[in-house]
Amino acid sequence: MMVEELDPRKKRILQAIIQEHIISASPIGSRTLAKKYNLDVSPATIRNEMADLEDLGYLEQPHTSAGRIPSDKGYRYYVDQLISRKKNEAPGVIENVENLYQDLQDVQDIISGMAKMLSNMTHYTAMVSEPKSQVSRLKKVEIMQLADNSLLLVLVTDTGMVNNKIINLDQSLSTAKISYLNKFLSEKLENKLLANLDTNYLKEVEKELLAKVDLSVDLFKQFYNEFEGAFEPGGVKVYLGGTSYILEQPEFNDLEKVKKMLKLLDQEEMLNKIINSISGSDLEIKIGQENEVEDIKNCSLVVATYYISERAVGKIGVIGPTRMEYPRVISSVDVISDILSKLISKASG
Amino acid sequence: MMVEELDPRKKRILQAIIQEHIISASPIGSRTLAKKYNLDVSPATIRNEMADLEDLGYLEQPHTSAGRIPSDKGYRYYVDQLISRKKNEAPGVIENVENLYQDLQDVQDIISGMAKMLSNMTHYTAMVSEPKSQVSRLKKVEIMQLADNSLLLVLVTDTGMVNNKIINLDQSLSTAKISYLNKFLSEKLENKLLANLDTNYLKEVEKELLAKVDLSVDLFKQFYNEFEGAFEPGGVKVYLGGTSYILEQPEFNDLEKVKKMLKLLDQEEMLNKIINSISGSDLEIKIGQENEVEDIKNCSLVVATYYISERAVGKIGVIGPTRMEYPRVISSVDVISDILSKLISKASG
DNA sequence: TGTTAGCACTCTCCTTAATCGAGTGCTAAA
DNA sequence: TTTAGCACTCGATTAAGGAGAGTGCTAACA
Repeated sequence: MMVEELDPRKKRILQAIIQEHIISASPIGSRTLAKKYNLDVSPATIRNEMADLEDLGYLEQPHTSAGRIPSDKGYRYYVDQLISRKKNEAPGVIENVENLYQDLQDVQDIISGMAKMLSNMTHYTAMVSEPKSQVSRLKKVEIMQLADNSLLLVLVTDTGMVNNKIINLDQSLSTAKISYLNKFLSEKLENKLLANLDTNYLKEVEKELLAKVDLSVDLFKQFYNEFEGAFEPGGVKVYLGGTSYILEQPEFNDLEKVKKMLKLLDQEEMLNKIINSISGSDLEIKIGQENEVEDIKNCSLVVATYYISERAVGKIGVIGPTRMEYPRVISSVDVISDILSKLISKASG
Repeated sequence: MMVEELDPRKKRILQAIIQEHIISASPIGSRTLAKKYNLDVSPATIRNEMADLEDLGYLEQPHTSAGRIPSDKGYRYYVDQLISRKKNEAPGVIENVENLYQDLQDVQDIISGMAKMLSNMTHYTAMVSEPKSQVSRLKKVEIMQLADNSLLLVLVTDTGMVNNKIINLDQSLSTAKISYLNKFLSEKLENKLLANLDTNYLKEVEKELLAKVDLSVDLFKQFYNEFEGAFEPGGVKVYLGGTSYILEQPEFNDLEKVKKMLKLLDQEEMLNKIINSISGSDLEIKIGQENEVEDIKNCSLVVATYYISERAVGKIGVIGPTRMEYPRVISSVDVISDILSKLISKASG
């Protein structure tokens, strides 16, 4: 899609229409525009310009005798050319939020807390993906005995994610065996990239282990299952915040649309698809049709990447109608993703 | 509220009205009733009976010239007197579900699986509370070292719930100290009722510990926090399934009502209040006004208790409009709560 | 040549009125 | 005690008639 250079007056008019539409959620006419914004020209002139902007694809007309609304292309131009992406939220916000959450040390808690925070700030639905397992290393693996024939397997990654699973056995293991197992597994698995701990590697480890000590095969099968979950590329959990905010948007006045949207947000795979369709850039905006997922082609996404010690690990963002308060949302997402990176880096030590 | 004995014809008519209303979701008139059900009397007679039933409080009239709808009292009579609470679902269901889920060994997975299952069966929103910590014992407490100054605290209850928390310290602990700590904590805390592990007791343990070994006070403060969460009576997590089913109910055709309901289900405390307001009986039904929580006085709850090895630990149930398919829902809740008890007892071994 | 005033025209939204139909309560007869 | 008949009620649906906001076009103007 070509991006023409617009003359200054067209720019001003486009910007005014978009800002007005973001507030009012309805088509904007030439008279309203002339009255509210000091454009120093008459409504008739504005009408001519609006017709031009429509021809260029920046505006749309719901029906002949209505005002104009921005098209996806219009929003794109607005976001790229007409607003400044300044990071400076009201000063103090950063410190406040950081203080508020600084005693959270559980990565999962931090993530869901930030999802809530972001949705509260923006009044749109927030989504945060868990740290990707692909790029994380297994920091700790430990088995502990719960009862005669039940064990607890604990896995901790260097991104701070903790997984645990109860394993029931058909035989009981001696304390000695367990501590041997722990030592063995530590050696073989810890500090390895999760991506490398695939079935092949695990099979090898199993072979080696069984050669050294007499154990039920069952145990290892259960290991597989637990690891598999961490492998699936689309299997990362996505945290939501403020789901009900979408109900406040006038574009979801229709019950059918609400239904569709809520069903969408219920499906974890969908969320994964949505958030993973965002490329690796620092702060990415997808407007309407630009989205790959069919069902959100009338929505916009503002998504940032967050980091653990400079390593890109997850995404945090906001989903709302294309008529979104981009400047405010962008700066909120920016700020919160920074805070998330900071908190999560600290927590995963 | 008095429960009169109704004559057989009134019973039949009340039952017919309720059944018809459950299907159609709209007021039922005398003509419809006479046509669809073989009541062997004319509409006029039915009208007289309906007027009587309204006087007795079993029916209501939305406006003068409409049919009748059941009142809360009417539903109550229906549930108590007019339907049989038989447990026998289509045979085979139990086995199927059990097989489907039998390899789940994680208690949290089982719970959320059963919530989904129940909501799929009933097409209403399902809610399941986690096993109460009050009645559970701490089965295992263990600290493991993740890095120089970060530890992982793992708590496992005999109800199979696993909690973990990362603890960051300002000092590093030697391996010897950690293993001493583990032994000490095991002795002092394991096999105790969680309800008894209150601040007082923990303070004592702390004193004793500090007398024996030189440790940062900080560590124990973090312990408190983790335990506190398990203490709060209202702090049990509630799992939901099929939230979007409420959108399919015609009584939630109004966007405002949907909004209210979804906001309600977003608040964990509310869910706790709702599910905890149900007394300890085996299978309890709350109809409309019978509910204590204001915002669901137009809803009905069907809630059963589930058990771990014969010990009542949690609730599982369904929330929907008062116009609910009680017979089907009751038998579903009954069956699923049994299965949940069985699975969870096995998993927490 | 770009800008503006004026005007006829269009299309949605809101209100009002009219009609339809399901259902009731009452009366009187069987 | 039951039933047929009938006038009446009230919500829901449809139709019609502005009101209002906005446009595009033409012609005049700086």
